[in-house]
Amino acid sequence: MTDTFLTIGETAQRTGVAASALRFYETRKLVRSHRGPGNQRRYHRSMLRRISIIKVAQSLGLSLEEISSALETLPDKRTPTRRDWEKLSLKWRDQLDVRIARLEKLREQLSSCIGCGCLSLKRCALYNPGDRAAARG
Amino acid sequence: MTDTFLTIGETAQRTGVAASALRFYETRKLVRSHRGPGNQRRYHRSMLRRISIIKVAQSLGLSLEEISSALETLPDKRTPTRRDWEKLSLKWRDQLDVRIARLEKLREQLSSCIGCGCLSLKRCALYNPGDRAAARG
DNA sequence: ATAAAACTTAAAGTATACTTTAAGTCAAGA
DNA sequence: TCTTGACTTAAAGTATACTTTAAGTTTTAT
Repeated sequence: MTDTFLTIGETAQRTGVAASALRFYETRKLVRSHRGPGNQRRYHRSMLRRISIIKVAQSLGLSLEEISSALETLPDKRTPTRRDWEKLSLKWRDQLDVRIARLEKLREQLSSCIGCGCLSLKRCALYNPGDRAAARG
Repeated sequence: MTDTFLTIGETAQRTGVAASALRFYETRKLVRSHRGPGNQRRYHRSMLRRISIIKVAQSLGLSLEEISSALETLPDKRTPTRRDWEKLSLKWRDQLDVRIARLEKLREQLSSCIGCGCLSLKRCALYNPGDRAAARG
């Protein structure tokens, strides 16, 4: 193994992502690998960052499909630059803002629900199906 | 059907929860029903509130198992009172506080990540596996 | 040279939260 | 009375995100 390519085991260890998960991500086109001797996967160093970004995005609450879409905006030919990642981060921060705002609204509603004792279904904002749908997604 | 008992269809319509979901909830002991003519389910009016509470709790991000645990703290013999629901609401609001705080911390980290351009894996808080685990829950 | 560790694949398994299907029973209105 | 719609059950299907298993190959260390 040269300095720029890592085996699946090394990649797993460095990123904290299981080898089985890395193989799974490959089927979903979230990561890519080259093949070395004996058909074994070899990951380019730049994949480490990509994999970490995937985990970050998951912790933001994004599905693999959403993450996949986001990563598709990255350049295909060259290794992504700082600016490339920056664009993703900004977009995700906005999404995080939205999620936080939603939860805060929910908390507010829940607080008023405590006041009403959850005994008046029609009056309580939490029971409103429209609001519930908005809260979930 | 009397005034106090509803069929599964009526219950589904009033709560916005599919009949199939109501049956499923019953297998998970989240709701209970009596049997009417021809072995059909009849839901007591008080179940409407319980079902709505389940949906609210889901929108807070709780799993059915967590919801089930929470609902077990409710009185078994009598219909829950305002105080009973109030206790649940307070507990859930606290959990919501925790989730919001977690997301806010994540947003803060993501912001500083934008600053560093996600190019320094060791320095960036977002890449820290411990932090990531905490962020996910 | 040999044995252990690491790798390969496809397919099945796990968990959550339901929905759909199949085959049949029951209830309510014309 | 008859037909339609609502109901019943158990079992299988769906989606997400993986892990585990099985059977076999390759690499690495001694």
